[in-house]
Amino acid sequence: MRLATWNVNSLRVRLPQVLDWLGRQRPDVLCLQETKLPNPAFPDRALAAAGYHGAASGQAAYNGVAVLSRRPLEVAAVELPGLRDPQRRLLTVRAEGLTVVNVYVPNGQAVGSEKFHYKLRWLEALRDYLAELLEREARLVVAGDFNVAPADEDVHDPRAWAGAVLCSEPERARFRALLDLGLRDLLRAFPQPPRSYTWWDYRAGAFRRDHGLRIDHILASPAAAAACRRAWIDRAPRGWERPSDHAPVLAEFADA
DNA sequence: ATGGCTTACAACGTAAGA
Repeated sequence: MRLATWNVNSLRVRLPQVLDWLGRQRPDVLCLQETKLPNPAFPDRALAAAGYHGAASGQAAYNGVAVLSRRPLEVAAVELPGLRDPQRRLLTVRAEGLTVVNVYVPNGQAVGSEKFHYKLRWLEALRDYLAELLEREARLVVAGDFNVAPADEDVHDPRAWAGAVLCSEPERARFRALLDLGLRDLLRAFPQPPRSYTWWDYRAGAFRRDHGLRIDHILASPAAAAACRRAWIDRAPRGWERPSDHAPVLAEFADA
């Protein structure tokens, strides 16, 4: 069973690439972030033609998450419980014997800003939600764009980024609080090459210079992590024409 | 050099992303 996550930065613009990539990697489950589409505009037909069911928690212009699955999926939550939040950033589904929480964590804009405090509150509410889910869901996966580079090795230039949004200690502490629930960071559980990044700025030739950050993650409960066989980043789509600024992250699991 | 690029909106510039 192959599961993946990809921030596509507009599913409308990226649909041809998503369809191409689905054909190449054949994931069983794909979590998408930043679809930027209201649910009525979700491309059900094109995805069905490619062999995928879809579930979406969308909104126009910003945010929006969706999960694609080769087999039918059951929606468990379309927003983060415990937070009155009009932004569509979380979608929990049951698919392939897993409970999959797809997240698009707020960016935070700048340390100390109102959006930064919203990000910290969001991560705290996520922790509480996952703590509750873990009490009853043995095979749990949390995948998505966390907008946190957990450690300096996840940053191309740690000195330049020290203390900045995506890398600051308050954000890293809240990411660690997710791991402290017993979740494992699968790209850490399986050795990766150096410079294993998932995001490169569109500007200043960042991808060509490999100026990246690892901010997209797949976390797994102990039982799900035990079933994981490998995890990796597919940076190829970042080099395609008109790419998303994020690369997909994948994990393979033994069947339940 | 505090920028560089890309997207959505319905404006032909502004907001936001990371």
